[in-house]
Amino acid sequence: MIYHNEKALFIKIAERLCDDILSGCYTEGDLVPSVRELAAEYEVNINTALRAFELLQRDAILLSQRGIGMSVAKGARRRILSARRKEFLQHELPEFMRRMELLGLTLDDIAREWRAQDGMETAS
Amino acid sequence: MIYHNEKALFIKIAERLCDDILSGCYTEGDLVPSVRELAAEYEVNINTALRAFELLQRDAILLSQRGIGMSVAKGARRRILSARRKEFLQHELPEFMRRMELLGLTLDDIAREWRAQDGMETAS
DNA sequence: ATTAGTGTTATAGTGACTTAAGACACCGCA
DNA sequence: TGCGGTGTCTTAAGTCACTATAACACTAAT
Repeated sequence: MIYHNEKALFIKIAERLCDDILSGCYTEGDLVPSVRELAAEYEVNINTALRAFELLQRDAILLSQRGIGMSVAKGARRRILSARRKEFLQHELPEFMRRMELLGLTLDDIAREWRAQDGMETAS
Repeated sequence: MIYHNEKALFIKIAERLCDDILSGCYTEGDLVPSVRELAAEYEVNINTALRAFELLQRDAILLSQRGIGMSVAKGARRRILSARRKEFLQHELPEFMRRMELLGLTLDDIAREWRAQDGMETAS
């Protein structure tokens, strides 16, 4: 049943960068790691890292400055947050609930289970 | 931000069949639709439907009977449920919580939001 | 100017997935 | 026996994500 479900690598990298912007790791105007650094960090080809950047350029999350680097665009965080909220509420949440109900679970079960698991992890 | 995220077709079909077994659409011993019927239903090549079946054969969800069809194996439902529960708790739930927290949401927010949306849908 | 760091483009090759069309093996039934 | 329904296998082609190299264009610092 572990039919691995991987998205494309360059998409995962782009989402990871968005995560980092959301969580404040990079703020607007900051330079993100260079294509080559990113490729090394994720153990991936330069072209793959570049494609992640192209994606984020198209969505006006990153600005390309030749010879300098890629910087976080103005309003990037707000735009990511907005898009993520929409995606989350319209797709992820319904799919999550569907799978939950197929397993005969409720949100209360989940909350209980999560508190238990979370306690385990932080206790280690 | 809509970096389409598709899994392989044959995997989606296999998971869909598992959903149908979980929800009681097919019970143990039942014949599932033939390769060609399934291919037609999902508007997909026969080989793609066949690969979905191969996946489910390997996990002992379906039994192949040449000249007859594919039937749901004994214990298939229990096995699916068990694997799904494990996958859900170990991977989907943590990822869901991570994304939720990145958006500054809590499980209570989700529960509230879901009840509202659910009410909208069932009212239509 | 030189150098080292950026982003960018191009070409070629690999592997996974999908489609397409056809052929074969098996079962049940008339 | 023949027919039509099953599952299965083969071959060929095409797309896409990824890798591997290499080269080019620009900027900043020395």
